[in-house]
Amino acid sequence: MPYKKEERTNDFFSNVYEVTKLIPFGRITSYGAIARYLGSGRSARMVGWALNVCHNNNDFIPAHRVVNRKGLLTGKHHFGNSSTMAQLLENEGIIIGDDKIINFSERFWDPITELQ
DNA sequence: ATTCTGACAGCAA
DNA sequence: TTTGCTGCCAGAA
Repeated sequence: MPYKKEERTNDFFSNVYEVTKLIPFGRITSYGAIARYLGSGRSARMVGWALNVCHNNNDFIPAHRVVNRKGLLTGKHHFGNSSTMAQLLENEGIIIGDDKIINFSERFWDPITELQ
């Protein structure tokens, strides 16, 4: 049963938002981890795109808890002020240094192993 | 219709 | 180690 492109993307986007909303306070994950959890391991860029347009969603999306695999705050520029993202993360006990999460590995939250 | 870009990730040199 | 290319796929121009 073929389905419309719009429905497919809405599903994907919704899944991204769902997973993102499940990230616990004080924890973080990566775009690739979410992409793998959703079944398209090589579509990390789509996760980024979904978060880029997450303002279409009515719910609050803790997008600041999603960074790239190195723990780099590559999306900080999309949070109004360029220091907003780091600020939010620091409020959750995450240590930022030079646009990078210092305690990345100990705060990393992988939906694949955490949500099973 | 075609081209370019992107909040990524993996691999080759 | 760092840089650059490629796959991914949805929007914008």
